[in-house]
Amino acid sequence: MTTRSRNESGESTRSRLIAVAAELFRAKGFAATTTREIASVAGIQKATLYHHIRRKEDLLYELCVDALDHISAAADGVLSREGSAVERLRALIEVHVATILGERDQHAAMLTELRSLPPDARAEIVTRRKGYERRIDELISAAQEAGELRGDFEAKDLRLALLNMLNWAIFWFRPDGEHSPEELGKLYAEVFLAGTSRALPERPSSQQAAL
Amino acid sequence: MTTRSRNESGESTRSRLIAVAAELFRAKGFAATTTREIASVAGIQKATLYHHIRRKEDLLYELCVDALDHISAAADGVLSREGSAVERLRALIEVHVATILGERDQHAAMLTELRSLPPDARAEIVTRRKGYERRIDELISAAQEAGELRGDFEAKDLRLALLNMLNWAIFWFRPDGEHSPEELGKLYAEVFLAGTSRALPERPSSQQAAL
DNA sequence: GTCTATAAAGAGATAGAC
DNA sequence: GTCTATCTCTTTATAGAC
Repeated sequence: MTTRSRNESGESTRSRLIAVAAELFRAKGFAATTTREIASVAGIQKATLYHHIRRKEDLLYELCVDALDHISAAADGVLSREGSAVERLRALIEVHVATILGERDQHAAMLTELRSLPPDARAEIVTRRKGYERRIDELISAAQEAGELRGDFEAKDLRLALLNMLNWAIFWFRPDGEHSPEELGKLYAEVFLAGTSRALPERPSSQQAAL
Repeated sequence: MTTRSRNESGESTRSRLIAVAAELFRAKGFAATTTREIASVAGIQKATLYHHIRRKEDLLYELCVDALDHISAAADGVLSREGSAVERLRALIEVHVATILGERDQHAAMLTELRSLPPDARAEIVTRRKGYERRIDELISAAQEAGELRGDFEAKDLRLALLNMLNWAIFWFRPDGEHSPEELGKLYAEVFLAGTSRALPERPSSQQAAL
């Protein structure tokens, strides 16, 4: 275990390397990103990179752990709030979007480059992600049982529909684009909650979904 | 221009190679898939592969063109139907999902590996995709103008929310999973249209969205 | 902790026979 | 249209000096 020195900005070399790797992995993909390039952008020689990590995959693994820790902590803050299940769900949606778009590089790499991890590391990340997804399922179920969300779809299927809508935004979102992460979070919360509210608009044929 | 011979199943070697490449590109990504592997799965030698294509990128490019041609043709069939704008939109959603999940390999590769194409080819595919997206925008706008969809969000933002929800399914969908593409299409159409219908559920605070 | 130099393997693509 | 053999370049990773 090496003592991690820190530069003037208080950032360890290791975490700087992870940030650089995340940026490149999001932009070009894990396989198309070379260790030379990571070292170059970080301003060190390639051999120096291997003083900080053992393999290129280490960067992807640690980046995934960081990203999941971060979004889990953000979710904790929301889930422990007062209020109805659907109010917490709305807040969770907004926090999820703000987090993945605010830390776009790390979350994009985590969500899309997982297949490039060695099996053991991948399995661990998948398990962590399932823990996060399970808590969303529980919140959706609670909202259904409280009569706040429609009960004619399974919580798991609604969670998948929701995360679909939130996560794909990492592909096209640009920090200098028309809408902020917060605005997009509000929009998606609005569309999803209106679409799954128990108080349905008058469209009788769709009250009972045939899934 | 070579005469394309066909094997007993009536499939040209070239289209078989594209199908094999799509499968591997979806599973491992473009950069992580080797030409040796493509040739091996197709049952030929690597040198033979280069009799049919000039570069590895050709496979990705043609696969994208095929995928977009296919989904565009499917959309044409829906857009020319009789019925209200929202009815056509519902049908379009179901056709979109059935197409991308029914031809998962090609559409996943087209949607996620585009960055691996050379600039010229990528630009052409992006233009084709924009044409498809524009037609969705027009249909959403028509539904808004007809008073069938809520008008407090821009058509472009609603289209992005919709395609987010539909496209991310390519990451987790498995043909042997719980739901068929058709079932998922109905679910997503239901959630999106209920969420964006002009007849909103009674939740006064969300009638005017602050975007 | 960083460097120069290099090893060892794998990649895309081609030559030329059949 | 397919093959064996090979070229050339790039890749990940390591050796060992400072």
